[in-house]
Amino acid sequence: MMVQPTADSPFAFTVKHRDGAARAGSITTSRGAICTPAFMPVGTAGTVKALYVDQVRDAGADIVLGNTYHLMLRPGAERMARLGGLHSFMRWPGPILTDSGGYQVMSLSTLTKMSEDGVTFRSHIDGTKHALSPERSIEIQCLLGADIQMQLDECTPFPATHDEAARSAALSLRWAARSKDAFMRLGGPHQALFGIVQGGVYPDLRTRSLEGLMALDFPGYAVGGLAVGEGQELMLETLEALTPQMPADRPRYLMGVGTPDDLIEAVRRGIDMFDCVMPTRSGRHGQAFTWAGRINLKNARFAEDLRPLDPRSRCPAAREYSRAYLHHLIRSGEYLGAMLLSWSNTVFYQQLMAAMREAIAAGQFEDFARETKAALAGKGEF
RNA sequence: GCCGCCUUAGCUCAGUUGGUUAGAGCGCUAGAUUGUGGAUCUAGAGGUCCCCUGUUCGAUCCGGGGAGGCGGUA
Repeated sequence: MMVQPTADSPFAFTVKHRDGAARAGSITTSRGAICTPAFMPVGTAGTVKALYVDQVRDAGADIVLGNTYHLMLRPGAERMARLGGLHSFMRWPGPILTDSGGYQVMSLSTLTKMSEDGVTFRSHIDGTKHALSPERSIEIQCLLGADIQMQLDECTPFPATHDEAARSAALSLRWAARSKDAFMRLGGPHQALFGIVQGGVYPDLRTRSLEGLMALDFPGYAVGGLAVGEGQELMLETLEALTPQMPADRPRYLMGVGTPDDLIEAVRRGIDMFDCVMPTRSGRHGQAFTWAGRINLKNARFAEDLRPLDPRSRCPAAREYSRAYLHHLIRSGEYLGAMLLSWSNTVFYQQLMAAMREAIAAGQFEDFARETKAALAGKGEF
C-alpha cells in the first residue's frame, strides 16, 4: 500500500486506430487490457445489479466500476481490505475503476455539507454522519484495491452561473492536487489516478480546469459534470470544445454517460471510456435497448407479443424469451424480469462498443454512426 | 321472518350541513430516469354516487318503496 509509484508502472494507453476524432485502442493494467472505446458496467455495491459476474464478463466488459460512497458505508473500506479487497470479494479478476464519492455530493445534496476540506454527509442507510476528504477518498479507494481511481470532485449541478461553475471547478482542481499527493503516498505502481475536468457548460472554465489538471500530470482525464440536465446538444457542444485540448496520449473518460446515441456522439468527439447506470437501472424498470430502438416492456402492447426481444442480439435473454413473457415478469415485479433485461441491456451496450471499435479500425465510423443512430431511433420493430 | 349496518372509479374507501367541474390510495394507460437509494417523479384515462319514486329552484346526500351484501336474532 505504501509503495511509491515507479517509472515502470504497467498502466499504459495505446491508440491503435483513428477515424476522424474517434479513436480505438487499449488500456493496459496489471489485471488485464481494456479495449477502448470502453463501456464500464456500474457495480456500485460490489455487484452489477441483477447480474452474475460471469454474465458481465461474457457480455464483453473488460472493466467494472465500484463506488466509494456505498462501499465505505457497507461493508466498510477497512473491512473490505481485511476481506482481501474488492476484486476477490466480488469475484471479478479484471480491472476495477472506483468513483471517488464526489457524485453523491450532488445526488444526495440534501444530506451533505461542503467545505474546503471535503464533504460531510449522512448515510442513507442508518443516518450516521460520515466525512469524505480528497485524502480519505484515495485511502478508501486504495483499501478497496481499485486499479483506476478518481479524484474527489464536486459535480457542478446544472444550471450554474459562470461564477458558481468557476468556484466549483476551482475547488475540484484544488482537490485534484490533494488527491494526487495522497495517491503518491498511498497508491501502488499497478494503480492509476485520474483527474476530473469540471466547469459546467462554459468552455473557458473547462479549458482552465483541464490545464490545471495537465500541470499535475494524470495518466487519464475524465470529463465530469455533464449529462446533469443540460441536454444532449449542450453536452456535445461542451465536449466538442474540450476534447481537442485533451492530451492525445491519455484516455478520456466521460463520466456517467449515457444513452446509446450519447455514446456514439461522444466517441465521435474522441472519448475513450464511459460508465452509466442506464443499461442496468433501465433494465430493472422494464426498458430494453434493442438494435431497432428503445422499448418499454411495461407497455400493454407487449402483453401478447410472442416475438423475441431482439433477434439481432447475441444475448439469450433477448433471443430466446418472448416480449410477452418479459412483459409479464416486469409487471409482476419478478426478479427474473430485472435479471433478463439487465443482462440483455448489458450485452447490447458491450456489442455497441465492440461495433464502434470495429468501425473505427475499418475507417468507417461515420457510416456506422449514421446507420446505427437511425436504427436506434426506431420503436423496436424488426 | 324480524332488527341493525352497508352499497360512491377496476379494487379498497373518503366526502358532500342539499348548490359550479364528486375525491384519495392502489390498479390501469403513457412519459421521465445518464460518475445506481432494486428508488422516485410527472401526466392521463376511468363515475347512472345500487334502482325506482317523492320532497325541493336544485337530490349522490332528506322521505318512501325495492334490490343486493354483511352481522345479529327467532
